[in-house]
Amino acid sequence: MITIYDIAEKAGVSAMTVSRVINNTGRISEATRKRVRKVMEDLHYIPNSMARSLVLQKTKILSLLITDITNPFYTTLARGAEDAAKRAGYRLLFANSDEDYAKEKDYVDMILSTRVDGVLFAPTGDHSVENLEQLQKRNIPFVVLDREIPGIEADVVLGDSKEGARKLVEHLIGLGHRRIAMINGSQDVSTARLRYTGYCEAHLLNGLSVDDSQVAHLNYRDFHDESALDALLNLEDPPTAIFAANNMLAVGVIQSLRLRGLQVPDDLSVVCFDDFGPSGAISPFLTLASQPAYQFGLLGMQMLIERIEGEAVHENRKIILPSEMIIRASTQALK
Amino acid sequence: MITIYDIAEKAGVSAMTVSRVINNTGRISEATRKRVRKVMEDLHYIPNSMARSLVLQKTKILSLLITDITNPFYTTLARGAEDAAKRAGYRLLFANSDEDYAKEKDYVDMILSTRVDGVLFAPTGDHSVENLEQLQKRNIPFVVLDREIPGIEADVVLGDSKEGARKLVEHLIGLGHRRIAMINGSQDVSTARLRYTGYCEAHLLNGLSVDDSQVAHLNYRDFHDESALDALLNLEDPPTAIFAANNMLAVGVIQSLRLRGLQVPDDLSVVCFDDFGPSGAISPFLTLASQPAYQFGLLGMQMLIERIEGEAVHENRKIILPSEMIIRASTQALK
DNA sequence: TAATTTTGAGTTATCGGTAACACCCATTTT
DNA sequence: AAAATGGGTGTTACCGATAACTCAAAATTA
Repeated sequence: MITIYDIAEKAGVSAMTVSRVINNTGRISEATRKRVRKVMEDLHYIPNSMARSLVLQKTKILSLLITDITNPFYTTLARGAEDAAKRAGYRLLFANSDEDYAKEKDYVDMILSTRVDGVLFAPTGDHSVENLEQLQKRNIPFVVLDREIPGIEADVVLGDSKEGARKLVEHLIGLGHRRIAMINGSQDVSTARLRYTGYCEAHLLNGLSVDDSQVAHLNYRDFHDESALDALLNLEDPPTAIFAANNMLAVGVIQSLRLRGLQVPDDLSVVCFDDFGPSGAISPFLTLASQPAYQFGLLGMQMLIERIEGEAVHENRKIILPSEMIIRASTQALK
Repeated sequence: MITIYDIAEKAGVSAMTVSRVINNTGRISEATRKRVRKVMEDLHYIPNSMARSLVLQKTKILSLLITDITNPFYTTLARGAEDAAKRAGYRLLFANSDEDYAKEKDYVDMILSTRVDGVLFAPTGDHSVENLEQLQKRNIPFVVLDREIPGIEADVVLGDSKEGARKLVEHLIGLGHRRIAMINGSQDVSTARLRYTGYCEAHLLNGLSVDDSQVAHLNYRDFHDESALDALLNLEDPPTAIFAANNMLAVGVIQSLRLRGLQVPDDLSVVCFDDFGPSGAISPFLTLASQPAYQFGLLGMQMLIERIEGEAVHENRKIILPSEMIIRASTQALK
């Protein structure tokens, strides 16, 4: 590997002069500057960012921790984050917790050991508070994405889970549905709680009562446990519509319904949160509340970089991004 | 930040002893080992991987460079790569070139400056040869994914583009289609060339001739330029079926056809390469050649890690993974 | 012309670890 | 009893860069 010392020797200057040329600091005569530049190019010199990080105490690496890389919401978010990071000259260390607290913890350790300059953190749930406290304890700036964590004061970018849920459920009510089931994520996750609240509000605002036997609390990431759906369908008064709390759950619900010979929307209407990215465009089917995923990543990353580079330690900011209800073919009026 | 020197002082030993405890090297009495461990825990010590990397000349970071993070093929691949990397104790530095050579080059510079131990490299196309040569020049091990690069000798994981394409087109021929258009990626990309070859072979094997006016060479990533589709549809003999060379192109094709009031498969049949991941399961619609994306990432990463850790410099390996044709609703017999 | 300032460098210490070697003391061997 | 062995630990140098300081020569000023 070529170091500044190699450059220095070849150019007949000291290492410090080379360093100055690289960083455009100090005073260097145009002649030596040119000479050093030439040698650097000839030798295809690339600075060792480890060494630089060690002395500067910053790495120019940011970490993005998401909970499900197979979910288009998060990959779109990742693109937003990546674009903002790249623009500001940061590299991205990428991690995917799979909605798994243990994996999340492992990654936090990695992050700490890598001494990244900041973390864009989509937590798996409320218990992530411990991992976030690790970051706080070591003064690593972070911005929380998508899910609010009780007990953590930080910049945060959220969606309007309650409003979005209310609108979706009111859409179903408007179509005449009265028994609307909800397949929710874990109650450990703020968005799941808020979407449930929105679901309840929609009922109450329309003079309907909430029947908790119509509500199942599962996990956002997958829909392996079909017994919840079985239970719903075997109710005395089975639902005529289902609100899936996110896109992945909706996929599971629709697949399961299909296996049972039930058609959407003929037999049941289905709505959910979050769109499916480009690949969802093949057959835009689901009525859903679409969140601006790219903006989540972009704004979150911008806030993070401001935190890192800005001197003023301003108040914590909370950005709430609206969702847009898109009515498509998965819902229809109750017959 | 807490360093080994802090630990050493508190434990009444030298820094070297702390280092030995951390790495389980050398001889340490059980008593001091315990004492040092205790202090490390009390102080929540986490090693500085930058400092360690600097002296060890290795970072335990691998880089994964993909070309489209919004494509489920690559995100699934990423999960495979991540799983394999994590199992072997490596972190992943993640990069997304967006099928853009300039971005790819930027990321290669970042990779070089980060001194990663190896790169899992899905190239944008043949011109990536320069970027790969950069890695070779600096002795950074890499494995090439998905696309073969002429002039580069390396381990590589590929799909069976030719075979897959042939099967898809023969499926269409079997359904009676005779004018089959192809919307292809750039000819600068090996998979696009091979898929075209497969397309031609299917024709020739079935006594049909290839009409190159039915073939458009675009870009894998997006389908902004609709003039190619216009040209096809305005032919004297317009196609009755379209072979899109990958999933993203298929999305574009189907959207465009829909805008033009054409129905799939009633007006045209459509097939493509690569499935859509979990989100595609809502309405499994497209007949396609599904590639084992997770395996691409997993096997590629395993090979990479072997290269890095294994002493034997064995021959370059080329793994070709088969694709599976899945017949769904986007194709039907010619009326 | 002498004093002062500016310019363009070089020197040294340091970031947080680890390799290689040195060293002491308690056993064991001769 | 002297020599050899080896377990347990400390010292020193170094990885590749940069901050802070120093300093000589040139340019400017008095």
